[in-house]
Amino acid sequence: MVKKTENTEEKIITAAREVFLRKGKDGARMQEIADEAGINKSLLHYYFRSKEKLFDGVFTETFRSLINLINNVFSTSNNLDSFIENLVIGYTSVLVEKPYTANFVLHELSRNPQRVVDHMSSSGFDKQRLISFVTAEDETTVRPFNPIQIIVDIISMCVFPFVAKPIIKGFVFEDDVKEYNTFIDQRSQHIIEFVKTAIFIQK
Amino acid sequence: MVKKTENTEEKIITAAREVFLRKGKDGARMQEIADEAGINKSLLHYYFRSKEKLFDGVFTETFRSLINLINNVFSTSNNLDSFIENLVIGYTSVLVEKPYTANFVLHELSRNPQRVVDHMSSSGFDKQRLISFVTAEDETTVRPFNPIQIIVDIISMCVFPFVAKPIIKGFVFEDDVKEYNTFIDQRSQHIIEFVKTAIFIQK
DNA sequence: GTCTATAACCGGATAGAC
DNA sequence: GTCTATCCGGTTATAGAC
Repeated sequence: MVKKTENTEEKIITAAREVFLRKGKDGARMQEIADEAGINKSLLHYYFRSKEKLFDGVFTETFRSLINLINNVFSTSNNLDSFIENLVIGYTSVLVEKPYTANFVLHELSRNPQRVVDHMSSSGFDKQRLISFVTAEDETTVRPFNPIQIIVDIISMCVFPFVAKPIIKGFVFEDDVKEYNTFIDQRSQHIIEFVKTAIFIQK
Repeated sequence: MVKKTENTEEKIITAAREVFLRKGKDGARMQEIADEAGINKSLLHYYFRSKEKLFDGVFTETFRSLINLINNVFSTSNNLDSFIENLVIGYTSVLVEKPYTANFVLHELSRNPQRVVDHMSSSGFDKQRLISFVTAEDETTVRPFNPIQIIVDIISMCVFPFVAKPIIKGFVFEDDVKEYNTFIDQRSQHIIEFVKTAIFIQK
């Protein structure tokens, strides 16, 4: 729900996220952010003391929404089967809606890995719970894969296609938007089927 | 094979790759590249007119080596089974050896997607051949997954863990280097097993 | 080819009027 | 809160001696 008269701070955050994503933290220009927000450059400094702080604000907000997603997946899943579905659909729908998120986080992850790790640690994210979802199941129905490998598999398959979007859209599908959209539409169902086929033992 | 008296141009390329990888194109400083190469800053401009051109040279060279990897995988595989193994092992070993490659390409992919797509298009990379590997197999032994989805799956699982390394190493394994190394050592075998279990029909 | 010195430029940050 | 004008540091790029 977007308010008609979005206030200045919100406009700045929105514009900054856009530009930081497009250009990276170093490549982004305060002037460009100001233009994108339709305001004066010095107003940026009025609301956020420095470029560093502005980036920090945008990053924190974006990252937090990702963590919330995972926490939701936890609370709405009560077995491995539903966990897989919720995790895949949750990730994919966030990335379809806000495609910039993946690049944004990954970019910061390569420039400033510690900051991202610190954010995760302080977010109250429950790592053990995540692992336990993929661990505590019946050995007669689940293949004995390493749970951490499985989690990395799922997240990789969800996130990477959005990072590599230009290659998939531009090179693989030669900018045929319809074909690309079909690919994305089918992506989460494919991953779910793929993962379940691999880890559940068919009788 | 490294020559004892590496010439200046080679020193510059090596140093530039190092710094661009560490800091990104915009974050990199010509001074830092010069220091890393052990030469004077203005020599950079003597050999390469501008920072832009220097980056271009480094990127082209790095990207080409990735394309060569895939082409090698093509020529050493003659069925789906060996293709999967070669692709996974090829990618993983390159990324173990040069872990920054993934970030380097992905960063440029988000900043300048068209350049990356153009590089791929002009590299003579045989897309159809890639797809045909995952298509032309017996329907009684291979499940009917979409071949492009499968290729994206495999590449995602190979590349993403290296991009997300700080999270896996720092957050998941809490900087326990031994555990992390074990994870990476087992990664390619896990992916191969995982993928084969999903797509080959067991009798 | 390689260096020192410096020019030219750019961009983040601030001062101060309104 | 928002603007115009300006400063100042840092970085790319060039001039010119050797």
